[in-house]
Amino acid sequence: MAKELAKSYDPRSFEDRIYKEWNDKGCFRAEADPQKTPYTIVIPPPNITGQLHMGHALDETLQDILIRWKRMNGYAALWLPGTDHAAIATEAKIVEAMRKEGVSKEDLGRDGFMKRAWEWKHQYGGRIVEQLKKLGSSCDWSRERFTMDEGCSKAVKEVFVNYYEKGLIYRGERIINWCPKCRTSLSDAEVTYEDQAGHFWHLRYKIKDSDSYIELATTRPETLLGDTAVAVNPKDTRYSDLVGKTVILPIVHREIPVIADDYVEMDFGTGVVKITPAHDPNDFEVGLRHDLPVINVMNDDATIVDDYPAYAGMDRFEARKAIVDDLEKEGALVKIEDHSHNVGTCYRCGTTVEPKVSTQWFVKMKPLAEPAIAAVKNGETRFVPERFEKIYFHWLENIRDWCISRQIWWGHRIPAFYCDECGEMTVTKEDHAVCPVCGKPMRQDPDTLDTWFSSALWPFSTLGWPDETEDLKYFYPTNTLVTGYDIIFFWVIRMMFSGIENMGKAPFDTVLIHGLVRDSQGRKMSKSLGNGIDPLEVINEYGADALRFMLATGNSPGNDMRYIDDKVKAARNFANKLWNASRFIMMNLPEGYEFRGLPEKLEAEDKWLINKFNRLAKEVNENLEKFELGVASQKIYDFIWDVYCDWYIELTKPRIQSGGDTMERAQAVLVWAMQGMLKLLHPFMPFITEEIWQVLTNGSSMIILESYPVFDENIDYSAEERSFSKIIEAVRAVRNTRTEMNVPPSVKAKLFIETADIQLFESCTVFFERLASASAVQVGERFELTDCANAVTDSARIFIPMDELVDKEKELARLEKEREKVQKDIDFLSGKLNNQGFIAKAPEKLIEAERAKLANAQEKMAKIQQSMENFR
RNA sequence: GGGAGCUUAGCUCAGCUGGGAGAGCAUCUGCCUUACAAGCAGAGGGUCAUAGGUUCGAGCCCUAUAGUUCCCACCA
Repeated sequence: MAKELAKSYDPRSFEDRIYKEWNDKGCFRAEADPQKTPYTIVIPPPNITGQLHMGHALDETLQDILIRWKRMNGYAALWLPGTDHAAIATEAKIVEAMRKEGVSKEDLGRDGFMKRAWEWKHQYGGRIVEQLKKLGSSCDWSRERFTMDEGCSKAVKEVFVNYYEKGLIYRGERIINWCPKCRTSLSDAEVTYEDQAGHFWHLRYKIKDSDSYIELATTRPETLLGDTAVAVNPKDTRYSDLVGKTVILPIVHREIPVIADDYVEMDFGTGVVKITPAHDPNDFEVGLRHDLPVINVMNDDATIVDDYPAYAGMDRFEARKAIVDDLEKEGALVKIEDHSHNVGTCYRCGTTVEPKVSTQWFVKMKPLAEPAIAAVKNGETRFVPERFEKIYFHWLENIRDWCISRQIWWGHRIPAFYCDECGEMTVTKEDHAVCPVCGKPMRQDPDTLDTWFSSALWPFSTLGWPDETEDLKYFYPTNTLVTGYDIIFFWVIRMMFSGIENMGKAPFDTVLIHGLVRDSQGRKMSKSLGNGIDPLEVINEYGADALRFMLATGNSPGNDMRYIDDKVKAARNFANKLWNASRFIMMNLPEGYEFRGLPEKLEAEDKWLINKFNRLAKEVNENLEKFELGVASQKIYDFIWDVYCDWYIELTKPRIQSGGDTMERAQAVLVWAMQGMLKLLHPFMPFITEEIWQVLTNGSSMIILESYPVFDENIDYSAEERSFSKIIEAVRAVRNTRTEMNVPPSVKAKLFIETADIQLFESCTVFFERLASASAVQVGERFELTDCANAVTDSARIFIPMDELVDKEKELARLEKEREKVQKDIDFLSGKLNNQGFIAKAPEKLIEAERAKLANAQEKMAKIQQSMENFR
């Protein structure tokens, strides 16, 4: 397989091919292998209706990095993929599509609708999966699941029945959040509150058998139709004589009582509240306490019911206007004030939610929440970053029962059956129930379950539960859950208590939370703003590797980040850099080159590189371990670009050109480091690293299956690294001096290097010729030279004789500037070392280091002063 | 009303358990040096939001303040 790398980096030419190869060869497949340690991530299942957006791209990239890293580390790494049926969201889309065809749900009937919905799923469910593949996601597709597939459905029924039997699920009439557009109930988590400008309508209700009125304020005058009381605070002396009296409800002219309840705040508004138990959660509670009637005034679509002919059929907001008009006519309207208040809206469609009394199914949360809190408190599961634990605790500690029934068809149907004959109800896993009392066939509850009910079971339902499968035993509990902070409430807490309740163990040990990807101005990407960036377009233009690298680099866990095109470009440039570096080393390798390990004999620069690489491997692993993926990728970037490309490759060029043994040894080190870098980078940039790897190894292996570099304790070239750094520093100093003197690289000059490290510098003269424009280099202990520019480091004084080019005044000024800089260092360091407190309390190691620094600075100072003397 | 985050170079952001402030982009100066101009070599640029405190030593820890973003909350 004699392949060659294309002249320029073009990700489109290989990314799809490589993905297919991985997939075809089963590289993503994880087995329950007792020899290995499992590492499991379950994907946050994207909605089947969804398209890949930047949020997914970030989420999947982080997961893929972790999975690939663990896989290379020898774990049985399972990334379990799948999709979510997204009940309300999907049903809304299907209904919308049908509406365009002029078809309604009712036209099709339940069975017909479900058939159509499944067709939709088959048509669009695969789209997002294909998009995930574009990103390089190394999911085990052989285990792909769907929240409504047979297994997940079985798990849902199992859990429902278990909960019901334990008394954790109940059915009852409660006030719930109702979306008039989606025509279904919603859970508390599915309501988002937003501040809206509104009004306070001050109304007066006439007191029966009296000429006086009681004044109150409301933000929702239309609910007056359902008022069944007026409430005041029991301690409020202003109204104490009214309690127990009756007032006449305007417009409706219904007689309702004045009651006393602590819920009413005395110093807010007039201290009087109209009570509408059917349309306000607080009023509902008040109604329960005082045994008030519940009068529902709205239909499912939030139009007024027929009981009020004047407003019947009007939308609630239309009715509001009409009612305010009528109130005014009746003289019941006192005044209108501007008032902004929090309005609950449906998180899917944005419609204002209507509190509504209805019969629904609920999960009793207290007993489930407590162990879920404990699991994080006792460290069984931890959040990264830790601060999200507070959000988690706060939510669980204040949780109310979870309304799980939805009045839609697309979803898991509630496994409860009713006997119309005798009124019996039974909850069962059977598809068709027969009445246990009268033996008649029963009717199944028409409602379906909240989509998050099935997502809550995802970490174990996907592994085969309720069956005791090998997978379940091996891969559960999973390890890392990667998700955005925006769905902690929806999903993370529910998986936590579901896992603990049903499996006895929390579903994961770590919850890695990431932020949102915002637009370049820091705004949330949204359809309505039209500021969304399509990851697929980015991939098409710059490659998946560039997008992934950009998403993984330069941010820290839990923080939002901005999508900036230049950042992707920079990542693409980095890929290009790596591409060209590998092209360079390969074009200098003999045909069919085979790497056979590092040579016995190594040059100073080789040891310098190897030691640096070894430390890099250590740091990358450490940071990945801490979920500091951005730090890890940054370190790899710096190493590849700066250490390997800008220095090491340049350092080897003379050896490559000279041929022979020294060339061969350089080649080996170049290849060794390249392989190591490719492996370290592979989780971040899987495609380019695989492509280069396969060419570099003549197609004999795949990088995805290689083992990840780790710190090698046997390598210790620290001393060599330190000493070779002197050369680098000296080269830099010469370049610097030359640039400051405006000497173009084409003008070569002799160098005289005055140093105590004669051997070291002598063996490195070639580097000064190659990298510092030296025509010849002489190394010695002492030079007496005039008319030279000077380059000074801790370990060397370098003379650059260029008579005609050296302006003595300028050079002296330059040296003076440098002298001042070093003097500052000396002052700072000696100040520190003369500080008794520092000497007494600072760690010994640090004091030693500071002493060494001071010694270096003093040496440098001596050299600068010598050079300055020469000019006087 | 509670809670959290953020404030570091012109811009976008890193900065791990406290030990002389970093990157990318942008700017300026040189370079087509046979891997790469998607590049190379240099340079400039920061009282780390403000005020106190702890410490031998603070971007980092503590307390207040300001600005900003977000989350939660039943004030009609």
